Order: sequence, then structure tokens, then C-alpha cells
Amino acid sequence: MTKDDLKLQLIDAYSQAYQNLGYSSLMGKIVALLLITPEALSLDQISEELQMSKGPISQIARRLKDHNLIEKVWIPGERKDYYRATEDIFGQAFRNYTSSMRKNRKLGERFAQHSEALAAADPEVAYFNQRMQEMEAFYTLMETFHRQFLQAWDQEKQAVPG
Amino acid sequence: MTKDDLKLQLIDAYSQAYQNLGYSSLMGKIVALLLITPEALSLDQISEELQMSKGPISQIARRLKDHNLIEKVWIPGERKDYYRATEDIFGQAFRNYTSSMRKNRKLGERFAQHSEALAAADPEVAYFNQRMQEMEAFYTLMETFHRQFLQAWDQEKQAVPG
DNA sequence: CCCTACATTTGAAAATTTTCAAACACTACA
DNA sequence: TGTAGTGTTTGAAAATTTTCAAATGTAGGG
Repeated sequence: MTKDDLKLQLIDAYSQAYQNLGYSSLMGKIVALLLITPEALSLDQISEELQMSKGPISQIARRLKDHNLIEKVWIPGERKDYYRATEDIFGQAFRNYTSSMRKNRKLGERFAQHSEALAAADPEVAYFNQRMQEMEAFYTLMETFHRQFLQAWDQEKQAVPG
Repeated sequence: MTKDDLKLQLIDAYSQAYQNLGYSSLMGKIVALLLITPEALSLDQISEELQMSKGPISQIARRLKDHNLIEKVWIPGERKDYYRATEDIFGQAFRNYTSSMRKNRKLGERFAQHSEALAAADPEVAYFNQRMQEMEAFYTLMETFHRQFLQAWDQEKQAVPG
């Protein structure tokens, strides 16, 4: 496989993976491109590499920056914005995921509370309440593992620094 | 908050959560409805509760069944199909998630292999290869935590059976 | 073997998302 | 203050996804 094949195929794989995870496929393409490019790239360069107009690139790049997956880097004497993948992009993607799981826990928590009082009087609400407690327990347990994993990953990274 | 409020609000919250995770919002609605309903429901009942025609319900129900989030249950003397949430629906949703993370590991693995030979000759490919190794390491570590979490959840469930 | 009661599939309509080209706004520098 | 080189926003077009109503398929009971 040639260098260009590797690049194109990885970009395509990320494009599909991001789409499957419910994000825009352009997000995946930009992430993949910056992930494997040693130097920071300008919007124009990204636009050129991905064969897309600058409008969407600009918007998605901002979203990715908001989620700390990529960052702007200042290059002296240059007026363009340059982007690169953040140092711990995999860990960061995971942290973003954990925050949506935290929302799930809070959902369970909230509905368990709100249904508690009514549960005694109504068997259907009692069932509802039980499910919400299960939900809360599940995501609470999950969070402890998320913390442990991130700790383990931080250690592993420290051992073999980029 | 009344019983109906609880129900509607949970369904709405699941609808949004599923959409945010990249699934159809109807999926979230059906999951929420079955999650909090003690008895199994027919397509017609689901259709009635969610105020939607049966076509999409039928399709999404099959998809949910394929992903083991809901299941058909046979009710003697009835000709309709009845659906309920599977016993460990939270755990199952998580298992589905792990399988998409497994794909990520395999992606890293595959591209790390394919770029290994070329890496010595070309610094850009060397960088590519390094990133793919990082990716493989990340998702490999993640899988060990997934296994541990599922084990812990199974234990917790055993302690407080539904 | 036909009917009835279902579930599923299909094709079109509606809604949403993605993309582009062009207009606009901002910043650095002359 | 004007100008050139940027990034951003916008409105329309294209593509995709969701939804519905109707047609079709299927299994059980007569």
C-alpha cells in the first residue's frame, strides 16, 4: 500500500466511523487528516486535501476545537490559522464521551427522585422508579470505571511519551 | 409531577439522547417506552402511545431487536407481536458500544501493520505509524476496562436482582 | 383453500442535514 | 484610512433521513 493509499483509506475509515457514531462525516475526515499530519494545517490546506469548500471546514473546525479534539497553533509571521490534533486526542474524545454518559446518570437520578413520592401509591410508577434506580446505578458504576481508565491511560502515556 | 408527565418527559429525554448519540430519535422513544412499561406492548400499542404510524415503528423495532435492546415475547392466544425491553438493557447497550470501540482498535491495528514496512523509509509514514500504534494502544487498554466494568455490573445486578 | 388480522415493504412527501458559492466581517499592515 | 488576505456567515441547492399511507406479504382459524 502506498503512502497516499494509507492516508485516503484512514480518512475514509474515520469518516465512516464518525458518521456511525452520529457525528458529521466531515468531522471524521478532518480529525483523521490532522491526526496523521505532523505539521499544523491551514483551513485552505485542509480544504485542498479534502476537496471541499472552506465554509463547512471552518464551521466543523470550530466545533472540533470546542470539543478539544483539535487546536489552533500560532505560526510566527503567518496570518492564517493553523490547526493540529491536540496532544491527547484519543483521551479527549473519551472525555467527551464520558460527559454524555454523565448526562445519562443525571437523567436517571432526576427521574428516580421525581418518581419516588408517587411510587408507593401506584405500581406503575413503582416500576418506573425501579428502572430509574437501575439506570442511575448503572451509570454511576460506569463513571468509576471511566475515571480508572483515564488514570491508567495517563500513566501509559507518561511511560511512552509522544 | 404526574405519572403522565414523568412518562412523556422521559420519552422526550431518551429521544434527544438517542439523537445526540447518532441514532434515530424514534429509537430512543421506543426504548424509553418499553423500559418503563411493565407489560409487553404490541406494535399497535406502541404506535398509539407514540402517536406514529406503524411503518417506522415496525422497522425500528426490528433494529432494536437485532441489537438486543428489546425482544419479542409470545403471549398465548394472541396473534400480535409483543415487545418488551430485554432484561439487561443497559448492559446490552454498553455491549453494543464496546463492539464499535473494538472496530476502532482493529482499525489502528490494521493501519499500524500496513504502515510498518514503509515507516523506515519515509518520516511522514513513520509519524502515521506512530499515531496508529497510539490508537491501537488506547483502544486495547479501553477494552480491558470494558471487560472489568461488565463483570462488575453483572455482579451488582446479581446482588440486587430485578 | 379462503378470510381475517396482523406485520412488513414500498414509494412518495416532508423534514433535516450537508454542502457550496458568494457576501460579509475582521485584522494586519501599508 | 484603505487594501489585501483571511475566516465566518448566509441563503439556496443537493443529498439524506424520517415519516406516512397504501400495497403487499404471511400465518392462523374457519
